[in-house]
Amino acid sequence: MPEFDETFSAQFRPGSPVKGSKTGEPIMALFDLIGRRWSMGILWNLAKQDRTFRDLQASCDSASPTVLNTRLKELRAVGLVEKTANGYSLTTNGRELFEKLEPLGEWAKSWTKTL
Amino acid sequence: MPEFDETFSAQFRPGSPVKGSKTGEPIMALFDLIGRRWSMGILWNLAKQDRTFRDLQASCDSASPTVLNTRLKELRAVGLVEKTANGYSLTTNGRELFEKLEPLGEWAKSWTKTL
DNA sequence: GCAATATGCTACAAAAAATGTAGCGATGCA
DNA sequence: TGCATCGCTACATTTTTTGTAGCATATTGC
Repeated sequence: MPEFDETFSAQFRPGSPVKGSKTGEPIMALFDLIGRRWSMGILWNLAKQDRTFRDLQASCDSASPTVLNTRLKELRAVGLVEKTANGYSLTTNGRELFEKLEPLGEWAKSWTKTL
Repeated sequence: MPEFDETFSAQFRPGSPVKGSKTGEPIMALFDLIGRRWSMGILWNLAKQDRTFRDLQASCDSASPTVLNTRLKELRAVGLVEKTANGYSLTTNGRELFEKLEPLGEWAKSWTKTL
């Protein structure tokens, strides 16, 4: 498990109110985590296949290495992503979360047509 | 339909690459929209019941009125949320999206226990 | 071996987004 | 008519995200 440090977003630093939610509702805490730029994109792309840092960057609209690295640290800290010999991959937990996210893919397709 | 204006986040302003995704994948465009602070929280809370601006603010960890208003404009602009006589509510489309989001609630509960 | 290239990341400055707070106009109701 | 509440905007401050440069460590070609 990686160490927490000052590169984490404020709510994920040690001592922050449990996982960022003032109301204490788990769903709001989760939204706080994955509702950040690139978090869901990272999960989505890692689910399709393990990725190196570079691959991941390319598949995430060229997000800057700075955020990408921050997001990866956060996701690793909560046990959704892990670092492997040749890059990053989802943990069992991460894969579980992805399964809940997956239905959004189909929906998104029909949604963009309405715009 | 509300008018686009400079209070929108950069990718949602007129002329921006279709809905913010460089890769053009619908899912990334969706993530770009809902992966912003409070977007999912707003959808989640509106799904439970229609809300006034004030209620919504309270149910979203007291998000500042500034962002709340920006998010609501964005969500209205893409037809997920609508303004009613006494507040805000989800459109049919919004409700559809919520259904895809709903399974996250249960998952979040068990997830917080692992932290 | 050893330069050339690629990869994973950090530093740091600049831009953009979120926050907090004050306050204004409209509506409700006493 | 006076006072409270609501929905929202203005604006200054703080946090995040971005962009770019660059450095250390593999990896490749020769």
